[in-house]
Amino acid sequence: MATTRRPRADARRNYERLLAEADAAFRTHGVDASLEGIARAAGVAIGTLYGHFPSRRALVGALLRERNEALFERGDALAASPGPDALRTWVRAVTEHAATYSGLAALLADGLDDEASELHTSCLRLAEIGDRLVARARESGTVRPDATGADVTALTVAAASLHEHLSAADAGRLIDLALQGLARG
Amino acid sequence: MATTRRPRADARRNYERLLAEADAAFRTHGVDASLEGIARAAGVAIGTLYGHFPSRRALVGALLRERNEALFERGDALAASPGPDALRTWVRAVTEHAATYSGLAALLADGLDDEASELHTSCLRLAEIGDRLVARARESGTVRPDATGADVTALTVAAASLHEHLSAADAGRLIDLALQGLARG
DNA sequence: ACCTGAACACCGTTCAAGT
DNA sequence: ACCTGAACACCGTTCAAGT
Repeated sequence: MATTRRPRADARRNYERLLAEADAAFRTHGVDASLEGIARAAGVAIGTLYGHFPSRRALVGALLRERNEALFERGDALAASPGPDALRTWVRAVTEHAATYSGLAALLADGLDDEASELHTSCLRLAEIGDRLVARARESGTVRPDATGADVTALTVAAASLHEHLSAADAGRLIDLALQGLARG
Repeated sequence: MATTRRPRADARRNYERLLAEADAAFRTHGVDASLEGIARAAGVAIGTLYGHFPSRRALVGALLRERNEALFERGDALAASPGPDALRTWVRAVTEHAATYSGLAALLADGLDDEASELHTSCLRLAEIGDRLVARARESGTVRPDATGADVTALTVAAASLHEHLSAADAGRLIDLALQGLARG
């Protein structure tokens, strides 16, 4: 029994074009870029966009799929063999990921609690990696004993947001301060 | 020579009504609330709103005027006779101020660098108070010697943003971590 | 099975015409 | 001096009709 049918050729082409144009638009104008503009650029009617992607977040989620996998692998590797800078490295990695599109950090922060968000499951994986990193760091004593996974998750989400609103220097400095607070015995 | 004339009675009334309705709308829907809705609620045409307030930020700025004065006085007092928790108190005060309208934190962060923003001068005062607080704290040794005013300003703006995207517990905890990092010798 | 595009309900902003 | 509201240029979202 074939539960998945291969899509019609034009449908597949429209899907790909929409993804490509959405990526370009989100990079230029952030995640709030006009959906009508994306459909126009892809050469399809607006209804076609909605047929493939029922919401803006679904579109963002589809675009992030591969990028997410790379990030998760990086996190798994860090958690498996943590060095002294594992936490800092992880926070930087998530920050760079969020910098893909402006406005993405806010979407991730919301997706953490909102089960209806298409980004929710990937946010949970980010949180889970944070949990494991902090547990390891606690064992090896590089982090204060009362540090929690929530601390790390909050810090990564915060770091991503900060890079949108503060200068890179200010944001980086602030994150270092928080990391040092976390390191304190 | 009278450089300022007293405004027409209806103009003054419209001005007040617009302010009142804008405050209500911003509290309910955040700083991105519909300007047309505000004009409608105030019982004036949309052109009247633009006549009094050329931009959304001008409207926000006008609403914040008094509130700002109270905040600045608080900051001046803290800088004049700083206690051990002066920094933490100040960060909390700015955070609560930014919580007046959702989206205000982002507006403040942008206003810090954007000279064209109607919020720019008040942002500069916030930064200046941060400078003085950190200078005092450095003298009394409650803060690491390389701490700067930029650290404190970044922290306050960040704290305000965090409260919009993170739970109060996570945000508070993160700010405490950064403050502890700042306190370290 | 998929696509189209008109239809609906909203916006922000400007500016000629009124009082 | 101030106000009005039509005009313009945009949105997001749905859905009947087509192929």
